Amino acid sequence: MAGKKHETAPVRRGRPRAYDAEAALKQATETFWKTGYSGTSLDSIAAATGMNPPSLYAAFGNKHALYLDALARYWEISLTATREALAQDRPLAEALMLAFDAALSIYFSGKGSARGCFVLGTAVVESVEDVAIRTSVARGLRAIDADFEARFRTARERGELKPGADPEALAVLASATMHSIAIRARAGARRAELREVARKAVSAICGCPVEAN
Amino acid sequence: MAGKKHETAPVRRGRPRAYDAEAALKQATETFWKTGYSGTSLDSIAAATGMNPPSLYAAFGNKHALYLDALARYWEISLTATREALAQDRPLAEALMLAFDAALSIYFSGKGSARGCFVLGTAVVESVEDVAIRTSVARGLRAIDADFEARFRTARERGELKPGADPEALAVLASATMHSIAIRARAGARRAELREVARKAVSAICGCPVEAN
DNA sequence: GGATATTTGTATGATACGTTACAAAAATAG
DNA sequence: CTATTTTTGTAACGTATCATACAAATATCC
Repeated sequence: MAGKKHETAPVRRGRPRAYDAEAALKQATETFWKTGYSGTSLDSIAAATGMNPPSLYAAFGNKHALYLDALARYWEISLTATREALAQDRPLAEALMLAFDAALSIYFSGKGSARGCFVLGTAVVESVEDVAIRTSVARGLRAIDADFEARFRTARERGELKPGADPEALAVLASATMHSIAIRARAGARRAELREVARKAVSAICGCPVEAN
Repeated sequence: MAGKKHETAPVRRGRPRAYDAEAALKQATETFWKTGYSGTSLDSIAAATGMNPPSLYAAFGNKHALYLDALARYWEISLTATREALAQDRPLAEALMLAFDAALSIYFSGKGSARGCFVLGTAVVESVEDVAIRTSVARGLRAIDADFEARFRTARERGELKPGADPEALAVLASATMHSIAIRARAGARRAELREVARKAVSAICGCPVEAN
C-alpha cells in the first residue's frame, strides 16, 4: 500500500504540468465570485488561470465540477474563520463581533471594491435547480447555525446569558445577522456600515451595549 | 394635454397586439425566478410568455430592461406585503409573524417546490457587476429596514417594548431574520422549518414566547 | 376599397458557449 | 538515441446566445 496517487510528484513520466491546481482553483473562485456560475465562461476562467481548456478539463473535470470544488473550498475557509473566531477565549459579545469581522474580511478581500459573500453571489442562484449546489449550501448554513448555537450553549454554562435565554433562538438571530451582512455586502454596503449592523445586532442579542472599537 | 400615451386602447392603428404586457412580465418573472438572470435565455422567456422575440423587444426593450421591470414589480409586491402585515392592528410579535408569513407565502408560491426569494435568486448574483440591479437591491433592503424600524418605534410608543429597547437595533434583527428566511428558502428549507426560525427570532426579539399557531 | 400603421412570425446574423480532437512539446525509461 | 508517456496549445465542433431584418398579417383612416 505504499505510494499514494494524488501526491505531489513521486515520479512523473510525461510533459510536466504548467499549472498549480490549487492556485488555479483560487483564481477560478475569483472569477466565479465576480460574474456568478452561469455568467462565467470557461474562456474567462482559462484567461484568469492561464490554463488551456484541455488542462482545465484534465484538472477539474468540467465547469460544474470545477465550481463545486471552488464552493467547497470557500465553505472550508469561511466556516473555519467563523469557528476560530467563536473559539477565542473572549466574552460572548466580543466573540460574536470577531465572527462577523472575520466574515467582513472575506467579503471585502477583493482587490477592487466589495464583492460580498461567494455563496450568495454564485451558489444561491443555482441552488433551486442544481441539487449538488443546493446540498452544499444547506450543509453550510447548518454548520453556521451549529457553530453559533454551540457558542451560546457555552455562554449559558459560563453564566454569560440571562437564565431564561434560549441558545437556539439566539443562534437563529446570530446566523440571521451573518446572512444579513452577507446580503447587504452584495448590495454594495460599505464595511463600516455593516460593522454597525453587526454591532447593533450583537448588542440586541446580548442585551448589552457593544463598544464601537 | 388630453390623451395620454400608454393608456389602454384610446385608438389603435395597426395590427393589434397578441400579448398582455402585464401577464407577460409575470411569466418572465417566473422564468427568471427559476434560472436566474444570466441563466435565462430569451428563447425560454419567449416560450414562457408565448411572445416572439420581436414582440418582446418592442414591449420591454431588451433582456436587461425586461429583467429590471420584473425586479421592480417583485419589490413592489414583496414590500407591499411586508408593509401591510406590519400595519395590521396587532401586538408586536403577531405583526412580525404576519410579515414573515407573508414573505413565506411568496417564497412558496411556485407551482412545483419552493423557489425562495426572487431577489436572492436573481438580483444578488448580478448586483456586484450591474449598477442598476445593485441600486434596486440596495433600495429594497433599505425599505425593509425602514418598515421594521417604523413598527418598532410605534411599539415603543405603545409601550410594547421594554423601556431600554432600541428600535433601530431591533429593526436590524428583524430585517436579518427576513434575509435569513429568504436565504434558507433558496437552500431548500421547508416552510414549517422556516416558520420555526421566524418564531424563534420573534420570541428572542420581543422577549416573550410566541405560540406556534 | 386603398393607403397607412403597427404587430406578428420566421428566418437569420454574429457572436459566445462548453467541450473535445489532435498534433507538437517536453518529460522519463531503457 | 529511441520509445513511451503525459501535457500543452490551437483549432474546431455543434449548439445556444441576444438581437434584428423582412415579409405577411391585421388593424384604422379617409
